[in-house]
Amino acid sequence: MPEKTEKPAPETGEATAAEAATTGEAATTGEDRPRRRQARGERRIAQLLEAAARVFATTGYTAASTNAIAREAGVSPGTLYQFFPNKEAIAIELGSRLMHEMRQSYDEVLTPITSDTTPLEEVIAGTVDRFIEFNCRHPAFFVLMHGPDIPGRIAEEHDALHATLVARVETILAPFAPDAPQAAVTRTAQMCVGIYKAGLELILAHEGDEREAYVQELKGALVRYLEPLMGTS
Amino acid sequence: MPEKTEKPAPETGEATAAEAATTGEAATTGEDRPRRRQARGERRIAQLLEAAARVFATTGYTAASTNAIAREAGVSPGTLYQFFPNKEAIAIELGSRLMHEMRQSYDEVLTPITSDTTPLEEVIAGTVDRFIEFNCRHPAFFVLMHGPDIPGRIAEEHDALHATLVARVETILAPFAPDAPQAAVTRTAQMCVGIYKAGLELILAHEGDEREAYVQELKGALVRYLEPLMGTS
DNA sequence: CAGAAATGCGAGCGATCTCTCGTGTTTGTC
DNA sequence: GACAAACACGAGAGATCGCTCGCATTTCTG
Repeated sequence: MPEKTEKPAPETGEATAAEAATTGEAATTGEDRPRRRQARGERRIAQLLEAAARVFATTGYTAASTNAIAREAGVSPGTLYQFFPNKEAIAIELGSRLMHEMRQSYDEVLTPITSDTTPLEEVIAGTVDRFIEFNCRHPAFFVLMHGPDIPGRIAEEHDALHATLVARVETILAPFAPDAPQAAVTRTAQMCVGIYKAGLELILAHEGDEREAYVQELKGALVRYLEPLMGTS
Repeated sequence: MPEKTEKPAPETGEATAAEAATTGEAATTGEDRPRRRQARGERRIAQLLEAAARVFATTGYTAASTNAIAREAGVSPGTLYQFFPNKEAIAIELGSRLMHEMRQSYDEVLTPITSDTTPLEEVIAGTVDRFIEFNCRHPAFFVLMHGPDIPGRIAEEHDALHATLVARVETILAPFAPDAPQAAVTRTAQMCVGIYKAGLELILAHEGDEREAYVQELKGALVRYLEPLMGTS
């Protein structure tokens, strides 16, 4: 009875492909390995990713051993490597899923705002609240995205996310500063993301009322930083 | 002829103790090991620390192997361990020396300002310029202080530095907000340091004119963040 | 039910890294 | 010159980690 502790794992059960990452081939026949029997496997993948998120969040990427992830998930190392070709693929898949989830609650807030002429203060407050809430619920996301010990592939994913983030902020900022050169807008957006990251670090390091106070402090910092753009729209 | 490539190493040649870090004992007879012959040894220590700074700056702490540091310094692994009990001690000593050097050029600017009633804008500009210049000259400092893959001891050193930094900023800010609660001043100081770190990261990632533009952007961000304190002094 | 494929285990291989040890060399002291 | 201590070397011991392999078990298909 190898199935030792079959947790319920009440996950959503999305059909995200977790394999076929290393070789990168198999483009001739679409999918040369149809991969049947995904019920149990999909459950194990979710289980392993949850365990990986916990281990990554507490020890960082490099210090997290694959054996520790397997142990945290309650499976053997061999089982882990049945679903992921290597350690990097675990982080990639986890980061990918988190990014996907974030992009959802992200577009949810940003889309109705960009076209409208909402006051900048509300845009800032809403965006910050959403992002803070997401990062508090998924501490592994911060580690994977802002951790400096990550190998090449994840760094690329992070750069991609960062680029889209800056681009989004740029489009939000652009109408407020129509006569500013493009480079200046980029710098401002980059600073905004940087200030947000700095505030997020402080927020994650505190609890309760103190955390809330830092949220307000971050909002104030962003509002005042963008103050010169306020009166021109 | 074991002395392969005896570099000139035109260092200052300060008398900083680099050993006696792990055990922590030997407090009975002051120094139980007088350690003669410091001419060549002191040179090797400086040589090894320079090499470590280069390796740390390029690969980070955990990814930096002691063999790589020894190779970069042009000595054998055994020689490295003649002067440092372990890898952590190298980072500690390097961080300690950098912190000492920074504290010099730091007090140099801050001391004559705190007692005076210099406008806040100048305080910010002067401090930022000094810190930026220091961090550009010693990229390893940023890696050691803000790297998340560092073991316990260096993290303590970093926390100590961070605490003194925040305390200093608090004392600078306090006269500008005499009727604010202590906790609020602390939060503001913490945010200042965070914003500075975020700006520093952007500045280090750019060159030439773009770098200068980000320096201005950082100064502006700090000035506007502290704007509410301007008129009360 | 029979065969195949997916899933599961865990010992252990190979690579890497930190740190040691035995030995040889340089330098200071008398 | 003689002795000792500091300095230097480099092979490798010891430990860890990513990952594999052979084999057992479960589940799907027909």
